Amino acid sequence: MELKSGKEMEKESRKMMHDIECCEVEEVHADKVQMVSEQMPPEDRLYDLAELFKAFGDTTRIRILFALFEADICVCDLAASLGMTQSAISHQLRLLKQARLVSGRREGKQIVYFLADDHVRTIIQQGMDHIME
Amino acid sequence: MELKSGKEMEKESRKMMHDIECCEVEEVHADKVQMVSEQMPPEDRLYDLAELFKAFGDTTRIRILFALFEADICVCDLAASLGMTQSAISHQLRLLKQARLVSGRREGKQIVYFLADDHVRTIIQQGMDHIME
DNA sequence: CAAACATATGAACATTTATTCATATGTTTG
DNA sequence: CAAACATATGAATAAATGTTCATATGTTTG
Repeated sequence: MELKSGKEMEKESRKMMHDIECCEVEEVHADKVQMVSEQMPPEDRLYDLAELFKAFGDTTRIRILFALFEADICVCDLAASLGMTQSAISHQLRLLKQARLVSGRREGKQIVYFLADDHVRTIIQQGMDHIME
Repeated sequence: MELKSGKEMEKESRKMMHDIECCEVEEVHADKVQMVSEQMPPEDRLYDLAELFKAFGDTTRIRILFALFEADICVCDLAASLGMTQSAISHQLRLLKQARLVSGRREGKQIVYFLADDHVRTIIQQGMDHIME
């Protein structure tokens, strides 16, 4: 239960004064601030996480993902389904691929896209649950 | 098992020719295209979903959410924790509040923010799982 | 191998977005 | 109630993003 890591002295010296004032001083609710930075994941993980959610954060890409819930589909069918340019779809597929949400396999002239793994479904399902609550 | 909704005639008339060509014609892999549009959620739901994920799609907001995993925190403590301007944090909190990911309650002079519900944790956890796979 | 086809990609443009600065709103305290 | 404080917000700016157009890459077919 006891994790003392050489911080007792500072803690001692500011005790009882840490939640009296706020934004005007450097040290605030020091305990919380410290706990937060201790638990915060490393920068690059936060970046990757934000990038991942960015991939879900666009109507066109969401629609592509919903389309791929139904079947593996080639680019031009996606374009036809969503009523959009082949180029637009292709650009968005590149982003989805980068986020490893979809992959493509070649079948003859065409490249057929499919969901890369099951997290896609889970995450979108959770999102649905949230907006429906 | 039989769901015939008055579409048998068209289906008959184009049978066997629907996966011969692709992008140059209007009708493509018509069966897939049709299934996709049947299963596609309504426009406003897709929009809401994309907006929700946009809220997760920024490092600053992700960091705010991680901070709030640890404790309910006021704006200035968040600013101190993340080493950012009070104004920047406040603007981002507004977006998180709009997406109903966080709420705030007033406590004296301060406004203490907290996670609005448990989907936040679940969604971020799934995101973590994905980027770690 | 040449022509047709399916997809990918670079550049340009319009839109959206995140942060900063200045200031407004609303609360507490002497 | 006036001064101090905590938060919110509008305007401005720089950066990121989505779509289009033109074209490149790579595959198939006659």
